[in-house]
Amino acid sequence: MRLSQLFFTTLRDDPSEAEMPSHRLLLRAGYVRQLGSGIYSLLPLGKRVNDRVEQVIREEQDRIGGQEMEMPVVHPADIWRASGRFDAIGPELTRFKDRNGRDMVLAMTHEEVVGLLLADIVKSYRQLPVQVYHFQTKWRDEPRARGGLIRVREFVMKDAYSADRDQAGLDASYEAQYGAYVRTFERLGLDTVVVASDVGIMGGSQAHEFMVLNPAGEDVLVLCETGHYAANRQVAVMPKPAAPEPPEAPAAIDEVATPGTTTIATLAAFLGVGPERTAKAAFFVTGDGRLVTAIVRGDFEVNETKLGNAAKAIGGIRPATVEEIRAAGMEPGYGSPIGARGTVVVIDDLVQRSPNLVAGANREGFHYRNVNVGRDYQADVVADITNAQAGDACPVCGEPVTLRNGIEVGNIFKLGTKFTDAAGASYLGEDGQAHPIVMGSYGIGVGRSTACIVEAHHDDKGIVWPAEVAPYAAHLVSIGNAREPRVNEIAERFHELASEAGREILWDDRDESPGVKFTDAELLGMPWILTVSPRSLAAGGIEVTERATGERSTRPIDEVEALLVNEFGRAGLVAG
RNA sequence: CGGGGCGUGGCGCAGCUUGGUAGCGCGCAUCGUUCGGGACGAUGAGGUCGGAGGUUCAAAUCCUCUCGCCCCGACCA
Repeated sequence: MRLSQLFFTTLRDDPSEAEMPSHRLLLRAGYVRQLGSGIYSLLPLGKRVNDRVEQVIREEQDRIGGQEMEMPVVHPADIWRASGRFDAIGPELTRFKDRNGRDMVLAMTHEEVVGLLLADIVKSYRQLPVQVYHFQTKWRDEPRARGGLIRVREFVMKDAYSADRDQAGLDASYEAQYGAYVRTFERLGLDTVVVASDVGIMGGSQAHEFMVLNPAGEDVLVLCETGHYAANRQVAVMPKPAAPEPPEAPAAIDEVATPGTTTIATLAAFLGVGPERTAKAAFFVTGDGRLVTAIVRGDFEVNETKLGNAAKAIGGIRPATVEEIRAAGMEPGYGSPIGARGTVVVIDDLVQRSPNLVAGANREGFHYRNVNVGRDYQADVVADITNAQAGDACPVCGEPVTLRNGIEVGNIFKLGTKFTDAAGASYLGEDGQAHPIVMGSYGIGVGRSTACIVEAHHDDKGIVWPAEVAPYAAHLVSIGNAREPRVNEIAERFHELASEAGREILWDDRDESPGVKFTDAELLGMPWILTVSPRSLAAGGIEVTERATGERSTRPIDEVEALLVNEFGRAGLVAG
């Protein structure tokens, strides 16, 4: 490809809206352009990278027997009603009506469609197991896009679906996908950490997320440095202190004035006790409109994912407003379930075995001492609802865990029969009886993976593509091609040779100064930069520079020709 | 949705406080010189100052509404 003809432009200045390196570089180097919040166009260079990332994913899906297909972006709302997600999912699911007034949705994912297809096609156990996948646009009207391609509203996901006869079959399919993901991300040049995760809107029994560590990541990971334990903080369960030994007898409840102590820190300081002697109350409202009061010990934080699960919240939870809290007879800052009404009380398991805590008196400026669950108030649900904290003991080895931020590039879910039940997808087993098909689903964000690759592979000059995903194998810089026939002739031959070998290179044939060409070559990030110039010819040939290391050598012309035809043609070294 | 910020030529920005009819750098076009690390000179093109309404003799500038984008939070695969 001749750079003079390429539909792109580089930017000398950093775009003001781009904060993450991947966003900044992909914009500056002319790979992507933004159309709206969380909506991006892929320019030709970006499209080539995208295709190469997809190809890696495709090969690894095919390797485990996945069959590529394609499902629609627009779905009749009925199928989402049948699975229950039409009502369970909030405004991030875009709904609209077609011209006949029929309710439609833009697909966020494709479990419903797969369920229907399975119901249609699979009749017998002989047709199972089977795995299908596609690369398809998803629309998720996220409340807030951010970080360039890291978190967008419209994106292409590889989503795969397994169908099995039973749980054991699902376990095997899940393992196969797990392995495919490990190989995929390794080939893409992404170091991933696999963590146990929440099942979220997918439901089901087990899920893992493939995470790339990044300070800008939106998920918090709980990691044991020795590798014993890795979980998303949404689900991480850490050992908690045992009940005091010998048991502490409940003491008489006692109201105390505690002016100006709306936080645990100020309260504990005011009373001269540790935060572990206090009960923290947090208030939420579920998607189905119930007020939930969460009680954790003062030295812990509420984990909203766990709380939502414990409260069996439909449509998630959000913090309650002051009005909602007061309507239930509680006082923000001095709140507790004591005397409250109309609220679901969820207490952390540690609170249940912690006697004589300080808790709110539901009166501004007052708390109670010696509050005890069961005597002073009742819990509707007792569950682990706290966040893991840095330094907590690893549940396996006891060493302190660390918290790291991560970006989720892939996930795998054991779905079970939720979607096949909804779709009526069953098969006749060897026993002649109908059985529900057991499903799994497996996603990889293509654009997000690309952005993470740039995050991991760049320097102060630009992108440094891993060969496997580089849009072109090499970037040919010809200096003085406009006035040196010999230079132009060689460059042109290289360009043609590579093209004929089915492996295009990028040739900067523009009449630009050397500085501009080198700067752009480094910004664009091809793995190899070939320089042909009067100087290189005088030195005996072509200058070959490895982008990643900066290592440079001058090689004879015929050797470079061979490289173009053969060496760069090795798997992983050229654009497909 | 809450908090904060920003919309002025393709990109980056100044001008706004104190109203007087738009400017800088880069980029772009043409010509000449230059040619191994974002060249130089000359000439030139390009802007409904996000949009609507209002105040005023006069609005990029003041007021109201509105749209969009970014960041933090909330939320989320």
